[in-house]
Amino acid sequence: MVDHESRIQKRNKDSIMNAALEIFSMYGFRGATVDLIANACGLSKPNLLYYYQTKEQIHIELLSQLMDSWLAPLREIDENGDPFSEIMGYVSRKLHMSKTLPRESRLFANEIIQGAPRINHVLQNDLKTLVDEKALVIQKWIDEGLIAKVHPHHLIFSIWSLTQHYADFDVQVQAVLVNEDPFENAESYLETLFSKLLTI
Amino acid sequence: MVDHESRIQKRNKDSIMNAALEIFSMYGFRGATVDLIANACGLSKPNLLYYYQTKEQIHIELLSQLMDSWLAPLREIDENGDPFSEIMGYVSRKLHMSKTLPRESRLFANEIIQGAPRINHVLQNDLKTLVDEKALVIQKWIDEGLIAKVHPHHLIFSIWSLTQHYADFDVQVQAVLVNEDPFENAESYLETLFSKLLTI
DNA sequence: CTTTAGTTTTACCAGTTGGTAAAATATAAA
DNA sequence: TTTATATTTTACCAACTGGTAAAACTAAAG
Repeated sequence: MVDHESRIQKRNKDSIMNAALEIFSMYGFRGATVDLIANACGLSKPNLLYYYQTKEQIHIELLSQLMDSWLAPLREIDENGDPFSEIMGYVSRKLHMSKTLPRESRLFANEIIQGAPRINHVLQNDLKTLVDEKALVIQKWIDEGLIAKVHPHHLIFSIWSLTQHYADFDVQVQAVLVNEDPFENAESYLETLFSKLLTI
Repeated sequence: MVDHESRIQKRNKDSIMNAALEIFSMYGFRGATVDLIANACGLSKPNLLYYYQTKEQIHIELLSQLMDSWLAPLREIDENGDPFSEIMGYVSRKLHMSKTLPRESRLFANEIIQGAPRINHVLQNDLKTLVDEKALVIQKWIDEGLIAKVHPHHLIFSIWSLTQHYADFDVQVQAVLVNEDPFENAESYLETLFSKLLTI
């Protein structure tokens, strides 16, 4: 009971993180309340605070638990692979994450739109390092004449914005595409877009 | 004094709307407080509530005041103009709005990410109608062989996401591009992207 | 200058917020 | 079964929340 979590602890912590994801992704940090999270996972507020001492701690814990898996698709880009399939694979993985993990996408979107007060340092260190590294790989591919000349950083931004849009702005997309599955046509639209963009 | 606002009324209402934009765009509806808005415009809370009766009224008023100007760039697309310059003009106008009106962009982003509870009907009526109308124009251009075959709705979504990204996710973009003006390269990047996408 | 209407402040309220203390209960080890 | 530990509940608190009432002040019309 000293160096590992009990079954109860694991179950409750997982349940709290799931509820926190639900609430924080819907309302942002300031708009979320501990009571809302507690209700969402069926615990009393003091019981929840027995596992995580403050609202901010829950939020930080949640963000850092998700950060790695959020950046994983970018990490997977292999400089020794085929440039086209590497980039298209990244687009495809990001789009798939928007489809299967929309709450996570909105959690990060809320945090960043609201100024990222709790993950600014992660953006400036881990994220910047990773992006700069992959931008160099893209630049190398350009220099080798394997893909068209595009601004590497903006290429990455455009992949983020285009794929995450379907999760973050889901309500708007759904309002316009009433009886259509957005992701069905998004996949082929983005394939065309990046294919044309990167072809020399 | 009956059918027009006094100078004091106009000054205070404008000042409140400006402060409300500042606060709501930073924290979303639930995260914003009347006190924060009141402090931001140097009025006492009861004084502010003398001009707008509730927090929700301020928010709704703000959103509806901005909605028209927010959709204006799309409205300007002229079906009788040159398809390329019409679409590139739209991209350019949207990007310019992200640069000059980032708070407005984040206000809408916050509202939509959080489920658009207060403007869902606008999305489903005004926005959908306008988008469908312009999608038809784009489809016409495609049918006439003037631009490449792309999914019109997704083309519009991609213009939204790519341009608004620079306002909404500004903190993230700045974290990566530390000493660079994002908009300088964004303009030419997006020009290249849409040019390649739409060329047959 | 006085009256009236418009504006601002002061004092307040009930409900919510993040969080705590301590008692009560459940679990598991000896 | 006893004991120690882990978990949950109850009762609470000070600060903040959206909002109100009414008094005090200001500006403008007659």
